[in-house]
Amino acid sequence: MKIRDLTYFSKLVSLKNFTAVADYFSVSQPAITMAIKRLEDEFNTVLLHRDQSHQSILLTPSGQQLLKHANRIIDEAALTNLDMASLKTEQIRFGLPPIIGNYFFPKAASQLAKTNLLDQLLVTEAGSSELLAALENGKLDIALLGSTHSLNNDGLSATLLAKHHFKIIVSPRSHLASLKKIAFQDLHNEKFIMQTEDFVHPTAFGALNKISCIDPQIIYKTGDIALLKSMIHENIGIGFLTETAITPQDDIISLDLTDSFQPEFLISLVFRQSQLLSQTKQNLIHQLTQSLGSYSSNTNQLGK
Amino acid sequence: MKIRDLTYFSKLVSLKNFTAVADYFSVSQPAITMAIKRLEDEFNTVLLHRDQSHQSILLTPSGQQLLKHANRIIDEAALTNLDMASLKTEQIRFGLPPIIGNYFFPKAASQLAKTNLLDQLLVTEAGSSELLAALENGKLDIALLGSTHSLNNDGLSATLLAKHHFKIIVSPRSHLASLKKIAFQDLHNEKFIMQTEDFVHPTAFGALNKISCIDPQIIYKTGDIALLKSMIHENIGIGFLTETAITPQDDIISLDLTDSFQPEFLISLVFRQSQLLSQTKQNLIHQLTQSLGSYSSNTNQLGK
DNA sequence: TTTCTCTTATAAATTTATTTTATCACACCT
DNA sequence: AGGTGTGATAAAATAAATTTATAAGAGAAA
Repeated sequence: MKIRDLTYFSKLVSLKNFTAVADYFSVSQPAITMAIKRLEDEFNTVLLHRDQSHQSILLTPSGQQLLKHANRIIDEAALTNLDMASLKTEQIRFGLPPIIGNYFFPKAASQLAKTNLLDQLLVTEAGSSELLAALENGKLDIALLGSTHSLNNDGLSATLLAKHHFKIIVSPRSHLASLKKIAFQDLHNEKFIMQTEDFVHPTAFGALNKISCIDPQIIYKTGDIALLKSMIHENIGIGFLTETAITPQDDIISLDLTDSFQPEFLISLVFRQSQLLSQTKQNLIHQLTQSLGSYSSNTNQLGK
Repeated sequence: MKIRDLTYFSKLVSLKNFTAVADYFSVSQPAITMAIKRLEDEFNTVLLHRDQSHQSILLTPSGQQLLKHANRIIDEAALTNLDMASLKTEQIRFGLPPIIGNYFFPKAASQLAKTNLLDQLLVTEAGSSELLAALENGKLDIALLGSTHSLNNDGLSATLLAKHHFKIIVSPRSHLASLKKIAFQDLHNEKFIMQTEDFVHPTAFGALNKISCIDPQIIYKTGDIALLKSMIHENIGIGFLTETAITPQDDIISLDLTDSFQPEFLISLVFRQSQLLSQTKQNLIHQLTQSLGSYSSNTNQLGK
């Protein structure tokens, strides 16, 4: 079994045309025919039925099975190339979602600057789910991620750094401003300014809606937390925000939720287990865990 | 990158000797030298330092990184071979731990016999953790597994079929025989007949010990549930057993535990996600879920 | 120090594998 | 029937890996 043959096979499944695959890899068409034949001979099976009323290729069960493994092997090979390349640079491709980057990460920044680690970070700002995907496919080395559930993802190592609460934030002029706390279901008539879908907030908010059997109105969605706060400050609506992002300077009122079951905002330090950690990366992880972690011993080693 | 070169490399790391690796694969020694050189050229790096006070080989960071990926690729390739072979037989390699096999699985057997599925099962009897390992490395297709925590294992699909309770079982002649229920910590002076370590019972028992801060005496360990029951019937000691394995014919008394946090005996139907399910396997899974499952909708699709 | 042994590297020859070129065969369409 | 698109085949050419034979280096032993 050759990786090259598997990539030919996999591409053939998606392009459904021997000639097109040959063009794609800049080889001649018989090279593809021969590669498939080699695989069929090796496993002593038929992988696919060709022509077949034409313009499409029909995978046999063997073909479907091989495809699954082929894609896994191809993915692993791609990761290998990325990791081997990444080893040659001292740069650390670091993922940082906006809220964590603005309100949580800075606590560690001065410490990182002292040890010259900050310079080495090549920061990607994006939503946590996008960053998670980037970690998995080798485009990032290390990331801080926000989530509502602990990250049990395949082959990733996730260390929980903090568990923050979601709060209800209102304008000082709001009729709720005098309260310290409130039950979520009492907000069913309120108008919300909500974060966009790349934040975990809509998910947590949706879960609370479901539990409380309410469906409050969302009058505006924004990815800009400063804008969200100022709209709430102007009393255009109320908000749902992790305490992570609430500072005294905001001049908004934050209320605790009294609900017994409520989602939490978990901040984790995450990296792929199949990536070898250079000394620099180990340093970064150590310093971040020290500066930011309240659960330092609580590493969640998942995978094999 | 060739899979063959990776296997040479991986073997070299474990044998630490080029000549030995060559012998192992029945090729000449320069073939190994060349394979390593090809990898080093491809990644433009040094993978290992040879000789080095001799009798050992020193992996560079690049070498360590490549080794991780190499082993993953080699494992995946081995799985591919197994799965492609397994596809040619209608036999289903089925894992069944003793308790589940004796007391839980029979509920589905007549139904399976009707559709001729029972004949196709090639049953392996072993402890759940051993079966789990066999699933992961492709030696089994499908298994029923007992566990105390839900199976969140990489790349496995686990469907919860039943949640059973652990009970305390005592002889009708025991001083506890008149009770309906008991708190675990009240058993600190009792003598237990315990299952061997291939059962989940010692784990669950250990967890209860820890929570209750007691350490009761274990006077005998056995892997034979019938023996365990008869020893308990003879009042030689008391037992800790999932209700799964308790039948009216046993003539023993079973007591509920009153503890608020107590481990549960979960029975799950598990298979590897990278394995293509033949029609027969899909049938088996469907029928087992129907006949045995009380949580039929509660499939835990994990992994990618 | 010299010599022997164990180990890995190198170079040329050989063998094996893969790809290309050229051509064929088949199905579908008009 | 003839044209077009597509995959298969065979022989030739090319590329890649392996073997054979030998060298080079490091320890160990004389």
